[in-house]
This record gives sequence, structure tokens and C-alpha cells, in this order.
Amino acid sequence: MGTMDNEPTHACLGEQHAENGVAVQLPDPLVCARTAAIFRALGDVSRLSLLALLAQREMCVSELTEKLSDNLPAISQRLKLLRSERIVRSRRQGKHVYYSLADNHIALLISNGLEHGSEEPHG
Amino acid sequence: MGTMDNEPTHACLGEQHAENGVAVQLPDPLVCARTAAIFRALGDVSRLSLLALLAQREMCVSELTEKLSDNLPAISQRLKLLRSERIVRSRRQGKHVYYSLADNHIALLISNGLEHGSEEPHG
DNA sequence: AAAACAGTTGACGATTTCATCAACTATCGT
DNA sequence: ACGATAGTTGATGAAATCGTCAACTGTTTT
Repeated sequence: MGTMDNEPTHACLGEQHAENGVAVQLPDPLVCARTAAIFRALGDVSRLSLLALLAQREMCVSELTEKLSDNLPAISQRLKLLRSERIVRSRRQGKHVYYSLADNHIALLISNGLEHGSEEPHG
Repeated sequence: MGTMDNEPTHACLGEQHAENGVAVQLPDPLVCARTAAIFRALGDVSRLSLLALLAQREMCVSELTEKLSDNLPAISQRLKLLRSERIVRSRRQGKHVYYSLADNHIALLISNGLEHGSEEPHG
């Protein structure tokens, strides 16, 4: 912390971008990979619509199919992917399989995302 | 359209399925589209790593290039996509273009995601 | 004005992702 | 046991995505 002249905005001054203050830390590649996988899973309109329903309450596959006006195998494929990312959990009851969001954290992520998406005017 | 028959085509548990209380509301397709686009943009390891750096502070393209040990056009392409989704904003200063997260909401979304990604053991 | 530096862009090929369909498993009703 | 209902799965083809590279713009320096 010398008594150097401080640039107004941090600078890629003179030669290198010299860490004026705290060093930035590179994100852990494994954490990034895992997180990106989750975001990727949420980043599809049909899957996100499905999750927006599950954010309201637990539902079985056929109800999801009905509400989303889609065919059952399509919904099941999406659920399979979401399950593989531990975004949803399933529970069988008789002939039906009920799905719900895996945890509260995911629920928050989804509702925060939707909130943002509804605020932004889309470009 | 003969006799009015609004029964769902399947009964599930005879009552479970039949809106026990509040009806679920279908998500707005436009909101879903916009939100999914954002999640999709976050759902890539190289972009997310980049954003994890920008979450710490504003940086110019060449600094990002340096920190991420990548080539400049690659970084610039990613930033272009992130800009088109209004996830980052840019500001030119001399020869350099500085990037930062577009708003606080995005910053929270990213840090929440990373937090989740670091908690989960990946299966 | 020219060279050098910082960054952007469009295009192309390689990979990934997505929807669809047929065939499969699982549970219930009779 | 048989058929009907509920859901899963693997394969296939079509579409979107990502990295790379050459060529471009914009800014500073000499």
C-alpha cells in the first residue's frame, strides 16, 4: 500500500493489470462445472415451465403432461434429465410417480430467476 | 361438444389430482423464455467461470483473458453472448473495455448458484 | 500517418442437445 | 393371468451451441 497516485478507476495501467488491492480468486473448476450443469438444466423453456409448476406443488407425470399440454414421454425425458442433476426428486405411489423440487435451494434459484425474467423487458 | 364433462381424463387418486384447494398457475411463456435464456447463458463452464470473476470486480477483456488462461477472441465471444442477454454491461476507457455484471439481481443469481454448486456432492 | 495494442465480428466445422417414437417395465383392476 | 393405465428408456435425426480463425474496427503512441 504505497503512497502511489491512485487512479480513479482501477487501471490496466502502464504495463500489467496489477492487482490494485485484493487479488481475484479463480473459481473452483469442479464447483463451476456442477453449477453450470444446474443452470444448463434450468436453461430450457420446456424444462423451466415444468419446474415452475413443480415450484407450486408436487405433481405426478400425467398431471404435468396435462397442464403443459404435452405428451407423456417428452415430460418423462425432461424429468429424467432434471433427476440426473438432482433438481427434482421422485416418489412412487401406486401407478403414479410424483415429482417435486429436490430442495429449497433449487426452489429459490428458480423463483429468483423467474422474478428476474419477469422484471426485465426482453431485448 | 356434447354434455359438459370437465373431468380430467385421469383421476390419479380420485381426489389428489383434482386441485385440492388452489389451482396451479401456468407460467407466462414470455417470462419462461426470458428466464430460460438467462439460465442457458449461465449454464456453460467457461462463461460461468468468467462471470465468477466479474462477480468479484469489474475487469477488462485482456485481464479476463489472462486470469482464465484463454485467448482473447474466445473471451470476447462469450462476453458478446452475455451482453446480448443483458447479463453483463461494458464500458470503454481508452483502449480497454471494462465489463461488469449488469445488476445486483444477476449477481445474486450467480452467487446463489455457485453456493449451491459447492454444497452438492456431484453425482 | 503508420504501427501497435485492445477488442469485435462473421463464418465454418465439430460437438451437444432436443423431440420423437417404439419398445420396455411397473402397478392396478377384474 | 390378462388387459389397461402410468411411466421409463434407448435410439435416431434435426436443430442449436461452442471454439477457432481471419478479417475487421477503434484507440493510443510515435
